[in-house]
Amino acid sequence: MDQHDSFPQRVWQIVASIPEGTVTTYGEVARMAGSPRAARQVGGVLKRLPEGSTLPWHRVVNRQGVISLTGPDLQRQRQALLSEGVIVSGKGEIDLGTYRWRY
DNA sequence: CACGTGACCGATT
DNA sequence: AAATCGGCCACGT
Repeated sequence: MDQHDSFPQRVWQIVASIPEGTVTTYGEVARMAGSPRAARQVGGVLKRLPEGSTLPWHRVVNRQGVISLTGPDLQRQRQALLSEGVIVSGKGEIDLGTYRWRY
């Protein structure tokens, strides 16, 4: 994985490596991808994932430890996290101090 | 080439 | 603690 890969490719690679039961932030993924200020684009990449992708996109939340999606999408992400042991409030709040991915 | 758009972020009220 | 503001940058049109 190096600078020849497209931004989406780098994002996919990084997100794929987030361990089960942990979360990280859009900004963190952006930094790891070598574009520290492209957090919004990370969201854009995840939104356009191909149907049936196995990428654990649900392990990415915003800087406040809150799910950025809304409505039914919020509930889907919340379920996915709950099912791997991450406690998520009804509003989509996660305790980063407990669940943030440390590498 | 010139906008407009956002699953965002950090600093500042 | 929460809202506001300005900046960012990959992508589409």
